[in-house]
Amino acid sequence: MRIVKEAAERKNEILDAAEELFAARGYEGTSTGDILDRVGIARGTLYYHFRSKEEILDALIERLNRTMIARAEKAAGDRNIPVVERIIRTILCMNPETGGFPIGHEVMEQVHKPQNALMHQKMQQGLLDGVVPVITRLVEEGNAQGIFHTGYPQETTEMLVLYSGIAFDSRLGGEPEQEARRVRAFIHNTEILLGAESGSLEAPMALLFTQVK
Amino acid sequence: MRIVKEAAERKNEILDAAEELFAARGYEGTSTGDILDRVGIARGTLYYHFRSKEEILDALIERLNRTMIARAEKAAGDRNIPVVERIIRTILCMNPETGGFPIGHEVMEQVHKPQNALMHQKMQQGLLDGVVPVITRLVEEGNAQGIFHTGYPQETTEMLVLYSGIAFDSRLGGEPEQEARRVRAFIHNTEILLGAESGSLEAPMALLFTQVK
DNA sequence: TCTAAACCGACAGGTTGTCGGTCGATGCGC
DNA sequence: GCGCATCGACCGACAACCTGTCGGTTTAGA
Repeated sequence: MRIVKEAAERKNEILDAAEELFAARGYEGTSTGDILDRVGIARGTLYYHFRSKEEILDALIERLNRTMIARAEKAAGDRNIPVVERIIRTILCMNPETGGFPIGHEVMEQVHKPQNALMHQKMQQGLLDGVVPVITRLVEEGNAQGIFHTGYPQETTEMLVLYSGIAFDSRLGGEPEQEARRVRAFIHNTEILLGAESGSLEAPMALLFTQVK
Repeated sequence: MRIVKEAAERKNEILDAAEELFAARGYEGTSTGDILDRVGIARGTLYYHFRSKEEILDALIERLNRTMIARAEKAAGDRNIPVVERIIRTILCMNPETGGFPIGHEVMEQVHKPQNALMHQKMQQGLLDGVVPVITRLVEEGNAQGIFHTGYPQETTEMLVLYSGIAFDSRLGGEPEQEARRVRAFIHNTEILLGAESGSLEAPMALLFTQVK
């Protein structure tokens, strides 16, 4: 049977299927045939809409990142909230556990398995490109308000974002003790790097954590 | 023609070939057939020595990491040199450009291309596992000497090592201006995080950079 | 001579991407 | 309202490749 749909709609169907399958079996573990079956289309159709399997991954990650960036920008833009808190909220946005993600956690589960290194790399790059500018602006705002004193806002933000990736990752550290230590170290070092007053991050951070978890 | 060799020797031959090929074409871009041809052995022989293609990659990375860790430990162990300088030297060890690597730069060139995400991930993990403990000890030594004041030696080291990966990477930043900024930010933030005296890292760092480049 | 480690290469099974051809909605002249 | 041309969406057989297996063979050495 043959069903014709608009290109954009079909593309989204394919991405939906890819998202579920990648989440369940990982990128390498999913064949284009699996996607075909789930969407219910033929081989040629898939390659009519996407040039390659990797292009599907790229499109999917872009879609995921778009929603995440939107959240981050919303969190960052609320001018009623103090800057410190906005920074924390924005950083938490990146993390599926603490960010209340609309997308399945399973994707993130998979992302760290060795078979999905490509997925992981692309997502991380997307994070750096997308979230870093948002947070950098906040840091500069804090500088202007005189509550931060950072010589290198962008680079410092890069450092923090990069580390937050492993600090908030329960699938990595091994012992839970180590994980907790990383989070504490992250908060502490963030204060130091931003030149914020000692303890000024700790309190709102602790608050948000309990809210979120 | 049939040539029999000791297992260890053959294994090394295979790793040599894999190293050259991965360096030239990347991991995904190299087929086991390519390795077979280069070593001059048959399919079965390869799989007699290694269980899978990925196991070849693992063994190769372990071999590379071993030599790198050895260099790092040598740099870290020289008790005649002040701690600050040892830390810098050790960090530079990780970087192929600044570390005077025995292995080909080409491997590192490849490592950042999207096709080699797996290779990249495994190498980075090896770095974290291998070098972080070495540097952590140095940081603790600095703490004991009273020239550093770090609350979280290990986690701070993790942060620095992680960021050094992108700071010293000429293939990433795009504009050379940005790259230089990252290096400056790295030095600056290292001082701050370690609680070292302002400027105490800058001087030896600059010195080593000119020595190395 | 016997054994076991090292080696061989055909082969099964699975994967990605291509390509010529088909179908169906849409617009147009009539 | 009705044939008809057009083109985007779709199909599935197929080529090319790639990894890992397995039964069998060779060689070194006890």
